Amino acid sequence: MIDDMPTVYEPKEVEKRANELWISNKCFDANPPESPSQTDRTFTIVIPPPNVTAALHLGHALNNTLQDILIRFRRMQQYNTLWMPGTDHAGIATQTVVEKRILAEEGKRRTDFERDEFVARVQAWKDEYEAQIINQLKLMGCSCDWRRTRFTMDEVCAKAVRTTFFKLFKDGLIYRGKRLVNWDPATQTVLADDEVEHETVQGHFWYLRYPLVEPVVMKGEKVEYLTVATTRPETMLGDTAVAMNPSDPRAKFLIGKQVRLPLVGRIIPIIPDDHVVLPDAASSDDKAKFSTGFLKVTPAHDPDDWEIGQRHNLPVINVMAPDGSISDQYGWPDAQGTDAKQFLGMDRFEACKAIVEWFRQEELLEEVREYAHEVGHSYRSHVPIEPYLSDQWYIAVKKPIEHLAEKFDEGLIKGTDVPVNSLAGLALKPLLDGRLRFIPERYAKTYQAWLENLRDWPISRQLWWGHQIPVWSSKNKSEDTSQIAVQKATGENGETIYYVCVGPDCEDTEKQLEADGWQRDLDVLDTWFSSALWPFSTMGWPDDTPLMKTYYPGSVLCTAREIITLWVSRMVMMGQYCAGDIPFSDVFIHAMIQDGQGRKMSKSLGNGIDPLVAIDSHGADAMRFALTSMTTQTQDVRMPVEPMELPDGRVVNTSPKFDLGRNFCNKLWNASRFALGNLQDMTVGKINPDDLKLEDKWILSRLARAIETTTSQLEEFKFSEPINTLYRFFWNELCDWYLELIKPRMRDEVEKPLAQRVLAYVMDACLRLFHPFLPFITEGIYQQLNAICPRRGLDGIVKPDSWDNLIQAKWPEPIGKVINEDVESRMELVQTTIKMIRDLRTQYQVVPRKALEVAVKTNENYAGILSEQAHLICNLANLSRLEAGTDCAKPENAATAVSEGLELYVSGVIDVEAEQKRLLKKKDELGGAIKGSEGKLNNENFVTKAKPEVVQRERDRLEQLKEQLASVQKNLDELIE
RNA sequence: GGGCGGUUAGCUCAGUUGGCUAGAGCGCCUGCCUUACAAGCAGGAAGUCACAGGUUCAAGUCCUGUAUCGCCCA
Repeated sequence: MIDDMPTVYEPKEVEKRANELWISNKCFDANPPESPSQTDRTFTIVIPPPNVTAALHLGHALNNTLQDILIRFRRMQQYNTLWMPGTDHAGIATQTVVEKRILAEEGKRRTDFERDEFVARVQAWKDEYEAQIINQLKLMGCSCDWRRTRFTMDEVCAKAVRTTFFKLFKDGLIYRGKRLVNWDPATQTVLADDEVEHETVQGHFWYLRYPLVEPVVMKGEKVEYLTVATTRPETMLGDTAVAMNPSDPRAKFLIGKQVRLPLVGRIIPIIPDDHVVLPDAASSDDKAKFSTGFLKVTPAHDPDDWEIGQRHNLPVINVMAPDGSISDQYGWPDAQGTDAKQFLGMDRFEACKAIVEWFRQEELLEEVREYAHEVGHSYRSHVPIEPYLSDQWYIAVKKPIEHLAEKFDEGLIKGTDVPVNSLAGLALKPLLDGRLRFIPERYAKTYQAWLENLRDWPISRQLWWGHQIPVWSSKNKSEDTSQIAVQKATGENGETIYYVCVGPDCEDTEKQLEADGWQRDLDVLDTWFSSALWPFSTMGWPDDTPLMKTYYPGSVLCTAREIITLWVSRMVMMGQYCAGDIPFSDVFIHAMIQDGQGRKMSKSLGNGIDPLVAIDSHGADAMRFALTSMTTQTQDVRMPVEPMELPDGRVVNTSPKFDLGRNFCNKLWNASRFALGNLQDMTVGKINPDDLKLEDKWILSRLARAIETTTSQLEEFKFSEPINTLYRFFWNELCDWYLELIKPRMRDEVEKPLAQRVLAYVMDACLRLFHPFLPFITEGIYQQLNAICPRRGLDGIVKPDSWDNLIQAKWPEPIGKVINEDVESRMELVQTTIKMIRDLRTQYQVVPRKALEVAVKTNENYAGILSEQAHLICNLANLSRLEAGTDCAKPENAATAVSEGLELYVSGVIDVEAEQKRLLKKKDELGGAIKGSEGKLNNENFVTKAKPEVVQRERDRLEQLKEQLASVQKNLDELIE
């Protein structure tokens, strides 16, 4: 068996075999029980569906590794587990990448295709990347129920979307609204607030002079114009007023007067509004510092101006086309026949320059000042957002939903303007009630603040890739039927428009409507609309499926913090609204992976790491190990990135962090080779606990502690802690000590069977404990162990159990009864002694193969233990003789080491000078420690105020240190003699 | 502008409710191919815990402020 195992762990074959084993045994499948009962323990995770835009990156690898750890842990705890996999259509993102590719490869634009044709192209892209993503997840070891893989646009999810939309429409929560939206002129679609990224931009304030229609005399001076400051001069074409603060001393001369808008010639009023910041050159507030006191008001192109326009009933003049170019075709009636005509067709940046230049020529440009300010950019195309007037569908998030008042109560949530039975309220209340929990806790704040300040959510997107909005419109009223919901609205010219929404599975109704001249809305729904339904759309909602019955509500959502507002909140909202309960009770937020310099990993920086590269070079388990051990409670983790050349000459990114995992897997592999080699002829039988040797009792005691801490740490969503606990136990206790200690017993036929049974049990337990973290290698070794010694366990101490596959094996039971502090301290004494001897060996450069003679002068208790365990010490420190006693004589020419309660002599290695140096150093150390300790104890405050046990501990310590110092001094004196 | 987080060894990070001389991995130094493992074994060096105050018998840990880096939200 051991001959089949190479001396270096080779992950590829092991990973392939384990995956085949799990799939053929249907180990990932979640099966709802025939007749669900209250006592069934279920554990459900729905994957945060990765975008089909691109293959998975290392952040996904982290995200999914953690989910897999949780799922495997609970599966081994014998929960009925479901990990629901799938992907997200990512509307704008996917459409954009496909458009880009088609343009680059074929020189065609979206509009060169029929809609169906284009959507088919995106679909093809989706198929390709979905397959790639699923494959990546499988290679990472993710134990999802692949049979149930969903896609946010597949039939099942589409039905949930149609049903939800219909329900919202019928409840009056969906409405058509005209207002300023975040418009992305590049992709030509509206974006939700949270799809806008704010970036600081080095821009300018331009000071433009607007002539007064009639000059005004102020304090004896004739004023012919006023100066407005603006960062966006091109929007002046759409100005419909100039506003000033009513408390401005100049207001009384100017309010009610008019200015003639340059270029356009439009006569616009000067209006009072508190929003205008009074100028103050000395102010630290940039707004006051740069203000002239006069604000040009462009309701169609600025959110604040929009508000001012609403307050003063100003006309709204839109001077731009959807692509961001200056145009008089979208609500600008007075452009023709003016100087402004020359700017038509220019894009907004070009127009900005040209208009500034015009003002300069006309001597109306007073000043230009540098100004750094925040500008919203599209998270997708990265161009500056244009506040743009447009008709969109909205969801009312703070509107009370009457029929939910009974179930969820009504009225405002205390301290907010959020009705408890509004969509926002449905998401907020469970958090306040403690039913919804964030880990780490601090993220609850983000969630809460977002919901409390939530504005209505625009859900229509001007895209082709997505769920097309199921609303038909007509100016003729239609018959009301059960599958359609009707709304009325007033159109541009005062006419009445009817909107009908059609529920799912009503193709006939749809056909009939279209035959009657009704037109379906061309827009699609925001991607998040379908993502919000993911925790239950994937389970077949609105149908009452066995999956819904068994696995909803789910257990955990595991994601990154940037997703809290985007997803988590909407999932909770819709889970409550549609499925009547929160979709998960725990939200685990993990860190974001950055490169070695603390930058986000990104394609454009070229600092990303491909999980498949890591799996290929180090193995999936090694990658998982690295990612897991990095997952502490911090919000960012750094992963130094290094280039690596592949055999085929390509240079790719990797990280030295993966070495740690690879090295550990190799250790695990080799320790297993050792174990398997020594378990070949193992016999089974009952164990008498009294027969166990010190090292057996010790390793069991240590194992028991490892089981306890690992289990509780995992239950608390800790990841680096349990893997570190196990790492230290396995490497530093099991391998460094126990395996070495039992080697002689393995060569002794009498002593062998007991050591074998303990070893087999401990290895078995380790494999189980490591399995959630390192599924492949542990399963591989477990199969070998099963082949060699199928029955292992400490019959008589721990009830044995056996399993065909590790993935299904029971999580180790706590074995607190074998925790033994006395055993641990006795073993510690043995270890200390061995370390002291090894230290002396190195100090005196005695080669390991030379056996030494050692005498230890110590107290009676210690002497007894050391004598009893002399064989262990002789073995690991390579001694030919060990003598321990209370009056042990110091041999001639012996090197000395002193430790707590011990004085240790190694014969025949002395070098007087070196020995003196060593002892003096030790003396210094002890002196320092004693001084510190005495300082504390001489401080009356310490003795009286500190806890008595702390004081006592300090006294004992000082006593010990003094004893040691005396020993050192004595040996020093002897040396000088 | 509001909120959150980080700053501990050359690098990446741990450090529970304050309490022995602050830890790990990598890297570095010394010695070992000791039949599980050189991706290893044994030993070692290495830290003004960002800075300044404060609370306390006692501060990496608690409080206040500053600097600096980063993230989220507006």
